[in-house]
Amino acid sequence: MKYYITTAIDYINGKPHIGHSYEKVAADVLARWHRLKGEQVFFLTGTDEHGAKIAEFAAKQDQQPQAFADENFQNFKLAWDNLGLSYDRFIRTTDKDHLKAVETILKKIKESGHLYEGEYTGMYCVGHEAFLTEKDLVDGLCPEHGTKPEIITEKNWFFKVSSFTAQIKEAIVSGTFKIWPEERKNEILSLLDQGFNDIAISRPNVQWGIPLPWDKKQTVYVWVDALINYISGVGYVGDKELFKKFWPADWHVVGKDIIKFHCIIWPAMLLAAGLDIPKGVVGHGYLTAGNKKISKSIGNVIDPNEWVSKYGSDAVRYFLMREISFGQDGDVSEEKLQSRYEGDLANGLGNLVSRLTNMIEKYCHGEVPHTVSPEMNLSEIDLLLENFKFHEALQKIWEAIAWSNQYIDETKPWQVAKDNQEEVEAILSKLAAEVQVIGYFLAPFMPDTAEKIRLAFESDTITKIEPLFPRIEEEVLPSILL
RNA sequence: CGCGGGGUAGAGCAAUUGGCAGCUCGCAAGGCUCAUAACCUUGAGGUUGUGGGUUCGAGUCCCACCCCCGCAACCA
Repeated sequence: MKYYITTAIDYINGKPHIGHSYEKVAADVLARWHRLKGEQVFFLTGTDEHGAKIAEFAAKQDQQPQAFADENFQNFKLAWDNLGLSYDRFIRTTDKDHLKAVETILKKIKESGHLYEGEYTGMYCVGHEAFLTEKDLVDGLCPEHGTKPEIITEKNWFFKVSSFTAQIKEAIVSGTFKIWPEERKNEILSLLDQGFNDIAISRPNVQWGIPLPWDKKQTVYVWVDALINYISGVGYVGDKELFKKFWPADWHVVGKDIIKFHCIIWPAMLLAAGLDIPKGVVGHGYLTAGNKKISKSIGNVIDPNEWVSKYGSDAVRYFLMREISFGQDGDVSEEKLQSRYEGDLANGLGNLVSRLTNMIEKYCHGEVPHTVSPEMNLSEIDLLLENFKFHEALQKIWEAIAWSNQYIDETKPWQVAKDNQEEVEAILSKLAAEVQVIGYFLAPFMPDTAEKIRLAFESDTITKIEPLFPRIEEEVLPSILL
């Protein structure tokens, strides 16, 4: 079995924030879970680096776009490495094989006869260097620049998305193309029913982009450019074997606002090029920070690196996956993270492993039989994860932790140890097995912690372990200062 | 206007296909001493936003209404 999973690629004009991390962690958990099941997994993430906006940002800093990109993509890569993402490739849309992939597939789409030259007439604001719509205007003027937009006609290449909408709808309805959750699926179906306009796939006025192979004066529209990463990342040009093995993608994990691109435009492009469409798109919800939309102007943008350096990557990963029901919007804050850290991690899992390893050392000289005999059902967790119920899977695992703590209190090993060595060994042996199983299931969510647990029980002589989640002494400042 | 999401215990949330309304935190009482002042037990706390309807049975399905959030920008 193969499993190919992707995340959205991030636009590098900003820095990674907790909302980006959320999606990446979810995809990573799935990738790790499938590896654990013995499947061949390819996990792709990366950065989106073309477009007028990037050029604009670069110019502001007196940089060439490429230099700007080289510098800024690092922010994302570093953040993902800090979070322990196990990606198989980090793709940049400025990578050479991606440029080739874009050229190749566009040529194919053109050969298929689904591209045509057209004109787009719109109101162009010079200040914005972009087209505005009626809605954007106030009294016929651009509200930001106070100028009257010019009527400009632009020549573009258009893609006949409409030729494929029936086929896409068919695939969605029949289930060969899955959209999760249901609400998003319904949304896409209703969009398809309303009829989907053809899209302009080239821009004559954008310099920083991939030139159209047959019309070098135009560059490829950034969205089209970006979507293609999903095939260039698995060797669409350059590694036919890899591509054949992993395409089509099993899941594209993206935010709910961009499912339109992934569920309509992207499949249409693939169909035009004669390629298989992805098996599924999952649209996750949005995060708010302190119950407010994450935004720079509000000032509640959370840098994942800060949380990771303070609480550790596993704690942040756990928090994101446990706190929010995937697919829905959810709220995060440092207070909530702290509460999960102390309650679930330090007092729950951490304390359990401490008291258990301590008792084994103290009452059994570190030696108890501890073969793993999983009592927790693999398929139960599997079913939950296949349905993106991360928080429920973790809840299940925490039930096992609660059970272990109860079992300790009921059996009272510290009393039994006084006069019945055989029984205390039996009790602690059972617990050791249970905790190892917990560690096993925890591995996709908290790889470092799972490894620590594994090592602690792997040795012949078990000794009391260092706290897995030590108390964080310093005072926690509110993450949002109003 | 329209589109999407939401309203469930003091707070934060959960409830596969309609089937005894649950979880965590907090609060109250008790227990334990192996453990990171950690752990365990019990308890209090609800007219599931409002009003109708369908049903043996509705948080869940249908209708109407009220309220909150997002849909311009930085931004997933």
